Amino acid sequence: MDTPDKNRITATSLSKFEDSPVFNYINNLSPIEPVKSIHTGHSFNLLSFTSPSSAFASPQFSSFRESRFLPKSNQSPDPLKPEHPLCGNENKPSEGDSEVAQPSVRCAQQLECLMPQNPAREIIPEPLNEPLGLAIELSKTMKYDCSSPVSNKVSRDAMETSKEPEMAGGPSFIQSNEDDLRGTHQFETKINLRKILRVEQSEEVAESDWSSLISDVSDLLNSNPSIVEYNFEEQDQTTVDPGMVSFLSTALHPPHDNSNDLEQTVSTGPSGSCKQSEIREAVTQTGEIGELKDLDQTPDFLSSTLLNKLVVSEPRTEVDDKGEKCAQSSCKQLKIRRRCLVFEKAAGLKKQAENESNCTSIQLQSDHEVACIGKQLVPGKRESGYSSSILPGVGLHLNALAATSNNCKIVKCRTLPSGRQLISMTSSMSSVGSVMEDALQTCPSDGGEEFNHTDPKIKRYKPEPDDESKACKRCNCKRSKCLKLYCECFAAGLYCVEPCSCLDCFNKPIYEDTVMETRRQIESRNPLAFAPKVIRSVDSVTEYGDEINKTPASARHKSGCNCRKSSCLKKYCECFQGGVGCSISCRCEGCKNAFGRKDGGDETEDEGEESEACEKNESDTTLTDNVVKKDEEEYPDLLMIPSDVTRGKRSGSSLSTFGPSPKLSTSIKLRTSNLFHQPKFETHLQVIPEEETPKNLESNYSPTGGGGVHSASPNCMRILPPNNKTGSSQFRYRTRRLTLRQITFPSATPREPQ
DNA sequence: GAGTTTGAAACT
DNA sequence: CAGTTTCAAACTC
Repeated sequence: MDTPDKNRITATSLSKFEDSPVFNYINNLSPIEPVKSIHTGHSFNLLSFTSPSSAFASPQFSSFRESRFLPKSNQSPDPLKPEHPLCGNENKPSEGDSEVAQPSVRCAQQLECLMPQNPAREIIPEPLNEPLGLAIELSKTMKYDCSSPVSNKVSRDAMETSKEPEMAGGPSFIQSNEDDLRGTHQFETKINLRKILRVEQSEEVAESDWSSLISDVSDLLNSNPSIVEYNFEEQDQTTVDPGMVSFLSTALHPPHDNSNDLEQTVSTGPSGSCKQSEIREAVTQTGEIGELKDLDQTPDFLSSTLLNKLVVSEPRTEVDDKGEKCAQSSCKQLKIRRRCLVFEKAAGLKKQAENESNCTSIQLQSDHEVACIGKQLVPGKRESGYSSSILPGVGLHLNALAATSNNCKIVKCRTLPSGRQLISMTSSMSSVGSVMEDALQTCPSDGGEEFNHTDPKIKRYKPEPDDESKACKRCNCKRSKCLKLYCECFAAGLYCVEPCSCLDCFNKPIYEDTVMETRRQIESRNPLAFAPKVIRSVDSVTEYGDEINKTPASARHKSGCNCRKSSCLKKYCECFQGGVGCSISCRCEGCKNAFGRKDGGDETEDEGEESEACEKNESDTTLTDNVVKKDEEEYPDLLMIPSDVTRGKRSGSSLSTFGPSPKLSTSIKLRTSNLFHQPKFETHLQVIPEEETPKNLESNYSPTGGGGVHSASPNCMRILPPNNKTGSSQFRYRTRRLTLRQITFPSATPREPQ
């Protein structure tokens, strides 16, 4: 900022670039230029050298990622708050570095941002025309060069705060900037701004025209090689740099902080006036956005092809269409999901460090989860290898997500085929829909305290009462601290959330280490402790096909029940609760399990027995089946996979597996709720392809001695789309494969029960 | 909502 | 491995 330095630098730079017409132009324009150029170089250096790890506070990172793909960022009214270092400190190059990758699309905003942010400006009402302090320009330059997402956010915030040119939009803003900007910096800036403007316009006008947008962005990047370079470097760092790991770890240490940051970043939404309707729309998108974020986090993703970019950006477009609010609301949703991801990521990283073997299994799972979340949009994700870095520790909350979102797929599936159109909450999965609804409900208009930041628990969405067993578990543990299998949340691989009534709960992200350690201990005692309690045999699937739903006999509880008084006709009985018949492994007395008695009675036989439970179950089953079919009819678009595959799989899945369509779900919930216990027992697994099914699985997991283990860890269950809507059948297929692999390679990781 | 029943999980 | 205790969900009122 010092003039002397400037001069010095100027001389140097001039000597180097005298020939450059640009420099000449700059020189003519203003003396500041040289400094700027130098500064720019400096900034880049910093960027290149700065490791993302320490330099980037978790918040930045998160913000960066989010901002990149989240449309909301634009609209997020809320100031980024302290979390944005840039806002607070312009000088920090590291910030910019971390965010450099961000597309320059928001450059204009960034510029605006700079204006308000700059303390100098605050002091000086008219910063632009003033000599302004070099600091301002420098900061601008840096930001611009870096195109840091943070800056973007800041700009947004600033814009919102100042509300100056409300939508003055790019043009006005640009003009003002042009006046202010003089010199090389200005020159380049103009070019970039123009490009940016084009990009923005393209976004606004042609949301659907992603290709154009991308091209613009790419052009912009191309125009500014330095930026591109930087991006790559940063990406690389992010991907490979251990700093990331440390960063994540660090973030984890103060999980709250991290989560908070994330939320804040995301939650820039409208000043708390989040409307449910809007939110719902956003929610639908949330899945995608979340994916995007996830992807975004993935370093490889950035470097990946334009196609990926398109995919990523897609959600954003949708958001744009819906409007700021939508975007904002979605932001909240994203926020939540993101938080979860981050947490898991960190956890995964830790674990990775600890145990490679675990990593392997975990990766698979995580990939799977990611894929699920990300749905099919980014199939290549896995290959990208980012998963390796990110997913290793898929944590509990992913499970929760998966659990809550069987839906994700449904929504996504619909979305894709429909051409990016948002699919409303209609997600067929009751659980999904319920989850979404719950989330919405829980999200206060003001900003959703529940999702709030301070509470890491937010991971889980508040389930509807009926769905609660499915989507999210709620426990009431008072003495176990939610660190024992007594706790359903813990047993299901979920963190306890606000809806839980537990006391002294340690099953929270904050206590991740404790949770993980406890899980390990439990698994050491019983490797299957976290495995699905209900196992289905492949054979049964093959044999029974669609009939599986009607033939619980094909599925068995992993360890059998010990019922003495309930006659296996109540939910006290895990077999019954899991919707499976009792088997030889059961020690139950007076078994009357409607799904199949221990003595060999099949559910078929049992049906004849008309116990209340039995009837109930049957009705549920039938109902479910109907629901599934109905869903297909109603949402044909959801069925992306060939009927064969889909049906086979679907049929494979148990009753619980398929959630009722949104429409039906409501009416059905009451009746079905009893039967659909998926959360507790995974019954959907049957359809794993034989070839894929590891043989060891059978030996290891079939309590009945019958088939291989289809069930995956609780996590997997949740991940898998319960929907029969095979829209994601393909995906599901892949998921199953992963599950199997996981099973094949048992990991010490808590997540990997198998 | 409080109290009871039940069976899994944990402990010995 | 068996017996006992602890625990929290499921159930009842």
